[in-house]
Amino acid sequence: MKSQVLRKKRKSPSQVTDEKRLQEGQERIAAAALNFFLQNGYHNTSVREIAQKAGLSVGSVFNYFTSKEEILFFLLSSGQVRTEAGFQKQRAEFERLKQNGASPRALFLQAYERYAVLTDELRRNTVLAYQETKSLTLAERKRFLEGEERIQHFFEEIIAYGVAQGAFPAGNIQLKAHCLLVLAQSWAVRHWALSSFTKLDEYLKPLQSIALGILESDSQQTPALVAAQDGKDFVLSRELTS
Amino acid sequence: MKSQVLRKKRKSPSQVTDEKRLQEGQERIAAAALNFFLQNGYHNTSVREIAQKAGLSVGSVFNYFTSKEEILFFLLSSGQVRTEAGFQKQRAEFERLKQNGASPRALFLQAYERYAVLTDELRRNTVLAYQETKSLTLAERKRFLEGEERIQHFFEEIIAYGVAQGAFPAGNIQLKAHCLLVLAQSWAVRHWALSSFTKLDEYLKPLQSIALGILESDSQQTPALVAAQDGKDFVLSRELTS
DNA sequence: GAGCTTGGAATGAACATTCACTCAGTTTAC
DNA sequence: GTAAACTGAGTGAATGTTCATTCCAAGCTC
Repeated sequence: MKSQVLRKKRKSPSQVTDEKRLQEGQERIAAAALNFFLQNGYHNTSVREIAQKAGLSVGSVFNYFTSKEEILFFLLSSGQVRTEAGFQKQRAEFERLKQNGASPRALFLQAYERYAVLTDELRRNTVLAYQETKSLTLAERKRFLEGEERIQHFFEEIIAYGVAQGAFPAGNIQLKAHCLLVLAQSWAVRHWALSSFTKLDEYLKPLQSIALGILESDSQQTPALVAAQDGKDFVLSRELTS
Repeated sequence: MKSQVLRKKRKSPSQVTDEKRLQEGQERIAAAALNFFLQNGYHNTSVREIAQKAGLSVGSVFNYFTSKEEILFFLLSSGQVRTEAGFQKQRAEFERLKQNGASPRALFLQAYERYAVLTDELRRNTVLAYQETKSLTLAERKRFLEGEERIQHFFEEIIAYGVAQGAFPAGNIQLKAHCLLVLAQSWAVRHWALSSFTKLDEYLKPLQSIALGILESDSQQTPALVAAQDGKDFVLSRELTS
């Protein structure tokens, strides 16, 4: 195992000083890397391949990034940054919408749609995140997961607002936000299982119905009760599972 | 990048002939490997580490598996095999339950609970599957995904039965099965985001309410309609996403 | 039961390969 | 002219896999 902890970082993170050039170079390299990372995985992709695809020499790559891992982090966090930026815009808009009398439902639907569209655009980054988060340094992984939590928290806020307004029943908000996120992300992560959906729209529309169902479900209600209402209840024995 | 297609397999897959010994050895090695794979990732785990943890020499590992990758496949497919075996038992039981007058709802709840319990037991394998499926050979990856499809298909059957019985509204069955699977698996995959849940039970109970909500949602209904019903509809503009 | 045989299993040094990263020298742009 | 940027052969460490060798328990002979 390579030591992930003691790996030394170069003092100057890059030899390229021009800020604009640096940024453009990083984006070009990262874009080239993303293809390989998704196709062959992070560890089966060599810096040589990335450099060649980006039209640079190996050495130059290390003028833009201090390590291969930094390319991975760049990809993961840039997707996150874009998502969060979208949410900031959304948040600002919310005040206006609320004053126009928009319902919590409508607020939520709009935010959820925006999130789904973003996840679709960043589909490749999302997949990469699921697969390669563990390839990050401990510190970077922590930083990344904190970002994910902020995103989840944004949805928790929306739900909480709806609950406060009496639009949704009270219930475990963390759970609901989690489910909503997972379902949106699964469009990217488990795309292979959705063979009958070709465009995001086809997935998003029914998903929004489902999402509203989740928001309106009363998760306080135990499933035992739910089963009983059915009129033909029987014991859901945990012991079934031998 | 290693050629995944032309990789030659040894003629004799193992030098260990005794069937029972072979199996026990494979399980011991795989168990040791699972820890490392989850902690450091497949590619950051060396066969040397695995061997040491399993109390064997490097060479011996290759008496039980023909390659490192075979260890990974063993782990992934053994989880799948266990899940499918559970379903076979379930399937057999269904006939009996149906004749006892069990409702589609009840049938579903039981199957979903069993699946959730299995996913919990195999939590580590599930996480590994999300992260390292791509590290498999093309042929093995295909084989694995086919197994996943079979599992999804099992849920599709249950839903279809419920629709036929008039218990659930018609709708995209593939989508619903997908959502149900994803939500159950997310207990394993996104466990870090569910800080307020410590035991599966706490997660499973509200999840079953949500699951029923999904089954009963009419995904034919467009979200535009849903929003309109709200009385305070406004345009859900796709152009929001700059 | 002592000595010999046998072959399955374990061993770990050796091998060939790969890879991230470096750096001394070259090119480019102004 | 000079500083910024680029180059790519070179380096050393690590890896998956092999295989000649050793180990050892069970069977066989007398």
